[in-house]
Amino acid sequence: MDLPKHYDPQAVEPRLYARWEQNGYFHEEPDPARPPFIICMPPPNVTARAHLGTASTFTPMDVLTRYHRMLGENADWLPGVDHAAIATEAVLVKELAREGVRREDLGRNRFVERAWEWSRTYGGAIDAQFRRLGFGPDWQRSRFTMDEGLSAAVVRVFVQLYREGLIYRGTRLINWDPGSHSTISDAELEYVERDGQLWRIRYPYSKDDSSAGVEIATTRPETMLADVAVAVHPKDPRYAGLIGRSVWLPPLFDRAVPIIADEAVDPEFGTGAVKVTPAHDPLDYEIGTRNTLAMPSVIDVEARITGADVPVGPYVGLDRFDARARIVDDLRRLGLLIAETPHRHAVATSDRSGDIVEPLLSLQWFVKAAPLAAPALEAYRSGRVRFVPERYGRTYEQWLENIRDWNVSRQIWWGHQLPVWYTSAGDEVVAESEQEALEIAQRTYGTRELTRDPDTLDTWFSSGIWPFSILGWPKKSAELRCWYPSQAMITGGDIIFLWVARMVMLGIHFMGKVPFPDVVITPLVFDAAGRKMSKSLGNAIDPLELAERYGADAVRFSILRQMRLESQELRYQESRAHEARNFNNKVWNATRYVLALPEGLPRAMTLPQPSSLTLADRWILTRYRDTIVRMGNLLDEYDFGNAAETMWRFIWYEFCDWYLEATKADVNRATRAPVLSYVWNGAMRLLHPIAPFISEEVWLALPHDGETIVTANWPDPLEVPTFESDAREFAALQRAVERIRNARAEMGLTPRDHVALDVPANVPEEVSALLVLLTSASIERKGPAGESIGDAFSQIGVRTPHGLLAERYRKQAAQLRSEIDRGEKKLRNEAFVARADARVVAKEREKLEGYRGELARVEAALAKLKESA
RNA sequence: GGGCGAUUAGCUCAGUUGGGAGAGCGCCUCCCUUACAAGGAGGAAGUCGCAGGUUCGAGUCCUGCAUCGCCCACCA
Repeated sequence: MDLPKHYDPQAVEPRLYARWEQNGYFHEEPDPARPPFIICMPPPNVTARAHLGTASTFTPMDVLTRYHRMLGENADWLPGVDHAAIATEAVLVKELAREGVRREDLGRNRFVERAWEWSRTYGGAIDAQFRRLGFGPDWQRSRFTMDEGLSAAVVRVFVQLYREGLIYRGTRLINWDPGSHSTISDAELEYVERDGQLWRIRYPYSKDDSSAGVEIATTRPETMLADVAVAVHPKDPRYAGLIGRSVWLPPLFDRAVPIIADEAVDPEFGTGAVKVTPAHDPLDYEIGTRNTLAMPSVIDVEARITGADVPVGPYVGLDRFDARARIVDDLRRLGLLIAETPHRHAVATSDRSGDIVEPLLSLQWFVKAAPLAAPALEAYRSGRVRFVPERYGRTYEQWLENIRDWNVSRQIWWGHQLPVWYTSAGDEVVAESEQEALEIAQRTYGTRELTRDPDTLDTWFSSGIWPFSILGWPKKSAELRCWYPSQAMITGGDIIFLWVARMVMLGIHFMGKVPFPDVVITPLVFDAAGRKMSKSLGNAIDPLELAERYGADAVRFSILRQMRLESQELRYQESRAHEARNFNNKVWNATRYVLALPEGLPRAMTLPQPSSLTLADRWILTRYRDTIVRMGNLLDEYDFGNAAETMWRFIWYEFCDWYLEATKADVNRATRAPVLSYVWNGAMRLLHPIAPFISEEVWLALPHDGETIVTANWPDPLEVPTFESDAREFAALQRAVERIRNARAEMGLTPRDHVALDVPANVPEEVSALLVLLTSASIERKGPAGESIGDAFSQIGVRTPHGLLAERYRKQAAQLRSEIDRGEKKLRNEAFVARADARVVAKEREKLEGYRGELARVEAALAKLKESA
């Protein structure tokens, strides 16, 4: 076999992936005879491209699916794509703008057609990227949130919730995103700290005398036009006498508003008096509702001043920010602007468009959240849904406790149109089809004149039913029976509210069961300097570029290796991929060594009789079995970082550095081929979920069973013989080797310069042979026998020139004396001896004895050295 | 304002139930030894953020503080 010296992932990865997919290794059919292992892929936006954060969230899903498939479970990773209503619409509107066309010019039908076309053309981009990274979801089952089946499920859910009274239409204060020209839900708000102004403004008692009045503080003077009251705290002594009086509303002075008392006012902030604008502020809306105040609007959907409800004078038609500037100027001129101070505050912005969100009163559709939230809370509190890391559960809990009704109607065209029709009289008809709507309208209202609601549903409405809609719900499919609920949900912490909580709520409501028992939250990706990775910062790393340079296995391995179970961040830099590439090369070259053994590898994977196994064989088998057990535990706990690290250490530092070297000794030659073949084959299977490509390439080159490692069996620890005491002996040998190498280096000898070793007589021949190999030393003389083998190991010594040796002994003696000193001090401490665990004390005594013995030996050696000098 | 996380070697991080401070990278020295220089061997390097407390004993438990970060929240 003639393999190149360097592993070339580019030559291997695409070839293997194509084979996997063609042979359908990722595909599964529901099989009630085996335990299911299902992961529903969080559907990436149709507009999305993979970045490092995507890679860090999706790689664990691939790892788990591959692991459970190898365990023989009915494992399937269900992929899909989200239509991403607002994001896609924004892309299209922009594209149209370049052609000089507005959405309205095109018309709804043609616009939606174009969105479909766009989705088909560009929507597959991330799938190709996933393939490049080695992800193996069941592509044959890929779904799109807008496809026929899912759309039908969405309609069914909407209609059922409506009929249960859990969806209603009403005028409420909603978040208006002027950028996307639509409402957005509370969960899509992002509060961004910005520098603004806080203006203190006097509302005079009399329209003719501006010198006396109540001073209020505001950051948004443009909303003054819609003020309906001034509110103070009921217990605020400054205003006690003023409650019930009224003040005139500047700058137009066309009406007076009352001074009212409300608990919500913070007397500490500003002047302790607040203007109340129910139509344009969430807190004011509450105050307005409590006090049954009028709710005029002065800002429209274009974020311009409108005079539809109240007079707005010269400000009509102005943009909200222009109006703000004009009003401030006018107040200043009127002498009513008392103060203007810089003020940093959190401004609600749309996390989609980035525009400042405008609270507006609007007639919209809402999901009644409380009845759905209660069971979702209970599911968490009873442990039927748990979070990893645990602390994210509290985030989920707090949100559900304070949940508000969910505004689900959007004023965009790309998405699921509401299954809602209106009669000319304004009666609403909710039905699964136009046909059904007409029948209901005829029956209930005696009309067949219906207009359909133009709004579409929030994207997260369809994502919320993802765990069962993709299984064919509402049809009673085999998939639904076998694969709901899934076994784990893996996603980013940023969508616990937007998505996870809603899946739990809707899953319980429609399926009667939580959609998944475990929610694994993956970390955010930062650069090495601790800055969030983002395009705008210019520190983003493209995982696909990394894959081109270092291979997909290296990308995956390096990401996983940086993951820490409890950490909310993952720091990454390109050098990590470089290291992982080196690791893969190590794997490759170890394979070259194994395949090039002159005696060849046995065809069958059977081990020699235990009695014929050498010390090194027994050690690596023992370590191999420990590694299998550990890997299983770590993957079961979602501890991907330690799992990756465990494979790294086992393969590089145990298998390659020690076992492989040991097989070069003559004493190991009889058994090495079967043991190498056995362990290396198993190691590749353990490695496969993490580095699917190289493990497959190597596994196929070794003696193996089956046509692919993808469906090979996960190693069974119970089938691996272990030899605990031999393993300990080998570990003692390792320490001896390290000691000798160290001594040699200190003497300034190169590996070619042979050193002479004093080896006690009772050190077995086999061990001596290993020693010689691992240290390129020769055994010149056998010293006196040690009491035990372990003792004998510690007595193996290097023959060294006098001066160097004396120096070394002195150093050693000094170190030992300090250890002895520490131990003695501890044992002189009566409290320690009396109160500490007896085993700890005994261990301490033992250590002290050991040190004393060693010191005696060293001192004797030193004395002898002096004598002979 | 509230909640949560982090702080250990120059960098990124381990340190399971309290009992002699660890790894990788980087750095320095030596070695192209017939799997691998994308490699091997060795080495230097830390007041475990600060201050208290509990304990025979604290990187580990408790309290406070500092710095960085994440999430939530109606200070207009």
